[in-house]
Amino acid sequence: MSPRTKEQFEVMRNQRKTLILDAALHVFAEEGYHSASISKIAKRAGVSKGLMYNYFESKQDLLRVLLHSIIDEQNEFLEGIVKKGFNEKAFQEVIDHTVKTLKADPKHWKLYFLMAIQTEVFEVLLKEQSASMQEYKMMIYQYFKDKYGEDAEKKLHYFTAVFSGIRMNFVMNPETFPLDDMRDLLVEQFVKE
Amino acid sequence: MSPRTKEQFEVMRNQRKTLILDAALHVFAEEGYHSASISKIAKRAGVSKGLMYNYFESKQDLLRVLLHSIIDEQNEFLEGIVKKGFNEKAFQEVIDHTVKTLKADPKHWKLYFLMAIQTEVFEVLLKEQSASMQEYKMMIYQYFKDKYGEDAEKKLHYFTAVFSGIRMNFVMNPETFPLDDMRDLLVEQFVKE
Amino acid sequence: MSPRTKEQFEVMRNQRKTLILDAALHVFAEEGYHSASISKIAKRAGVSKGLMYNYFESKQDLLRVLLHSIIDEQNEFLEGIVKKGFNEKAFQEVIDHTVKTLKADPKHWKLYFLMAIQTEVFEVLLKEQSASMQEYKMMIYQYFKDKYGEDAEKKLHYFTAVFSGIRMNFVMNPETFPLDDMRDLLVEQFVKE
Amino acid sequence: MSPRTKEQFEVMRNQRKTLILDAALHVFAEEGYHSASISKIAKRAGVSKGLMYNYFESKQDLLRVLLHSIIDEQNEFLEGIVKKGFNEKAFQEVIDHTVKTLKADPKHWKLYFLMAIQTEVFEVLLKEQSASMQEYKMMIYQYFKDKYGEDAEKKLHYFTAVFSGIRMNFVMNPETFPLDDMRDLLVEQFVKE
DNA sequence: TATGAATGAGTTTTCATTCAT
DNA sequence: TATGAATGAAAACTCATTCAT
Repeated sequence: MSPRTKEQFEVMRNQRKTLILDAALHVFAEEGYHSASISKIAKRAGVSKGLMYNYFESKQDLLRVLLHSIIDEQNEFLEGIVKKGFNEKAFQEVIDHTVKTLKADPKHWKLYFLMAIQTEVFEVLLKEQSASMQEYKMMIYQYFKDKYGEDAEKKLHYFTAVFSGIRMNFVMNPETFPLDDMRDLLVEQFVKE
Repeated sequence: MSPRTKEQFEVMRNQRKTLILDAALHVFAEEGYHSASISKIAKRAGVSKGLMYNYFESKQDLLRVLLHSIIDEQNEFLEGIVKKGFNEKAFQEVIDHTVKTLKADPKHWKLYFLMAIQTEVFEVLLKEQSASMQEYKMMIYQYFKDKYGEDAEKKLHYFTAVFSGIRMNFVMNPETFPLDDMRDLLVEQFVKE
Repeated sequence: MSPRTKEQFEVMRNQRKTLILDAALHVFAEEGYHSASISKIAKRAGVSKGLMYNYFESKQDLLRVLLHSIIDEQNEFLEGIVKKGFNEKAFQEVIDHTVKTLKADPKHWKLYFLMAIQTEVFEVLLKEQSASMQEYKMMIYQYFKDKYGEDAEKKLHYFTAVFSGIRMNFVMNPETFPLDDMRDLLVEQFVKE
Repeated sequence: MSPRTKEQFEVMRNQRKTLILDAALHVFAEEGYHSASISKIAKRAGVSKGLMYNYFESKQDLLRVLLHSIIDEQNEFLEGIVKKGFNEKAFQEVIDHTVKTLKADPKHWKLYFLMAIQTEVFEVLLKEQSASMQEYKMMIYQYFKDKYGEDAEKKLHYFTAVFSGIRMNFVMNPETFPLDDMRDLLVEQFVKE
C-alpha cells in the first residue's frame, strides 16, 4: 500500500469528524443531551465508540463544538454589524440574517435553544460571551432609544421577547411555523413603524 | 405511648409531601429532569432517598405531580373561559390571568417550559390534552378571524410567538424581566388595536 | 375502661399471631419467600408493619414458625410410629397420615416443599433433624430389607421418589391431582405387593 | 497496534458468555433466582457488574438463556418423538433420553426444577409451551389408554408423579441418587409390565 | 400494644470513559 | 487509526427493620 499523504489523512479526519458531529447533532436534538448516549451517536455515525474519543475529548466537548459552530458564526456576524455601525438598515439585516440562518440549519438552532434553556450545561460554554455581543447590546439599546425615547427599555424587552418567541416556535416546528410571515410582521412592527 | 391518630399522620404526610415537592421543584428547575437525581432532591428536602418512594411512585410521578399543579389550574381556567364565550374581554382575561399566575409561581412555570421544550419527558404527560384546550384553540382562532380577516392565521402565529416569548423570558429571568410592561404592550397590540 | 385481664391479653395475642401467620402462609406460598414482602403480609393480615415485629423477630422467624408447625407435627407422628415399632400396618399408617395432612393443609405443605427445594433458606431450619427422624429412616430401611431382600436399597429409593413425587404434584395442584387414587396405587405397590 | 478482527472478537465474546452463563448457573442453582444477585454472579465469573449487561439484557434474560438451553433441547427431542409416532419403544426412549440428559447436566436441570416450582419467575418463560409438547401429552395419554384401559388416567398421573419424583430426587442429590436403578424400575413398571 | 413514617443497605441497571489489541 | 470489550461510578428503586409517638 502506498502510504497516504498528510493531506489525505487530514481530509479523512475532517470527513469523520463531520460525520460524527452530524450524528451527534441529530441525536442531541432529538433526545436531549442526557438521553443521548455516546453509543447511539457512534452507531448513527457508523464508527466505534472508542473512535469518538479520538476526535473529541468528551461528550461535553462534542456538545461544545456543535454549539460553537452556531455561536462563532453569530459572533462573526455581530462583529460585522458592530463595525458598520448600527442603524435601521443594520437592524433589518440582523432580522434577515437570523431568518436565513434559522432556515439554513434548524437542527443546530434547535439544539442551541434546548441547551440555552437548560442553564446547567450551557452556562459553562457561554461565560465567554464575546466582546461584540456586549457592543451589540449597547448599539441596539441606543437604536431603541433613538426610535422610542423613554419607552426604549420597554420596547427593547418586548422586541427581545417577540424575537426569541419567533425563533423558539420555529425551531420547535420548522415545517409548519411560517417564519417568513413572522419576519414581515416583525419588520413592520419594529423597523417601518 | 399511644400511637398517632390518623389525623396526625395525615398532617405529617402533607407537610412532608409539600417539603419534598418544594425541593423537587427547585432541583428540577435548576438542573433539568435528568440531572436532578432523587438523591439530590432527597438531600435538599432533608429526607432519605427511600422516603421519597413512600410519597411518590417514581421520579416521573414526582414530575407529574409538579406539572399537574400547573396544568390543572390552567385547564380549569380555560374551562371557565370556554363556558363564558370568547370575546375581547375574555382575551384580555387570558392575558391577565397568565400574568398573574406567572408572577405567583415563576418556578413552577419555569419547570413547565423546561419540560415542554424537552419533548421526550413531556409528551407522555400531556397526551391527555384537555378538551377545553381544544375548544379554546378554536375560539381564539375565531377571535383572530373576526378581528383580522384573512390575516388571521399570520396574526395568530405572531401572537403565539410573542406570548410564548414573553412567558419564556419572564420565567428565565423573573427578577429583571418587566412582565407588567410587557402585558401592557401586549394588550395594546392585540386587544385595543 | 376496665383493664383487660392477663388472660384476655393472651387470647388477643394468640388471635393476632394466628392472623399474621395465616396471612404470611398465603403470601409466602403464592409469591415465594423473597418476593413476599412484610408490607404485603401486614396488609393481608390487616395489621401494621410495626406490629409484626412485636410478634415475630424477623421475616426469617416468621417462616421458621410456619415451617415448624409442619415439622413438629411430623416429628410427633414419627415418634409415635417409632415407639410402636414398624411393620406393614405402620407403613400404611405413614401413607394414610401423609395423605390426611396433605389434604388438611395443602398451603402449608406447598410452602414446605417450596422451601425444602431452595436449600439456602431451609438448611438452617432443618439442621435440627429430629432423633425420631433418624430412627424412622432406620426402621423403614429395615422394612424394605425384610420385604425385598437385596433389592431393598433400590426399592427404598424408588419409594422415596414415588412418594415425594406424589406429594409434590399434589401440593402444586391440589384441586386436580387425584391424591386418593395415588394413595391406592401406592399401597398396592409397596404394601400389598 | 491494529485492532482485533471480527473473528477474534467473536471468539472472545463466546468465551466470556460461556464464563458468565456458567457462573450464573451455579449461583442460581445454589441460591435461587432472587438471592442470586448480579453482583455475586459477576464476582464468580470474575467480571464487572457492568459487563454482564454487555452480554445479557437483564437478570431475567440471563435466566431465560440458561433455561432455554434445557427447554429447546427437550422440545427438539419431543418433536422427534412426535414425528416417529408413539409406541412402547418411543416411551422407553423418552425415559432413556431423560436419564441421559439428567446425568449429562444435573446443574441445569436442578435450575430448571427450581424455577418450575417457583411459578412466578417461570410462568412468563413458559407461556410459549411448544406445540410438540401438546401433541406429546396427547400421545402419551393415548399410550396409557391402550395399555391400561379405564385405569389410564390414574396410571398416567401415577407415572407423572413417579417420573417427576425421580428427576427431582436426582437433581437434588446427583452424587448419591441411583438414577440408573430407578430407570430400570421405571421401565419394569411402565413398559414391560 | 399499635402505628406507619423513616432509614439505609442492597438491588438492578445505565453509560461515559478507558484500554488491550 | 480503529475496535469494542471492560470498568466503575452513579442512577432509580425496594424492603426489612427501627423508632417516635
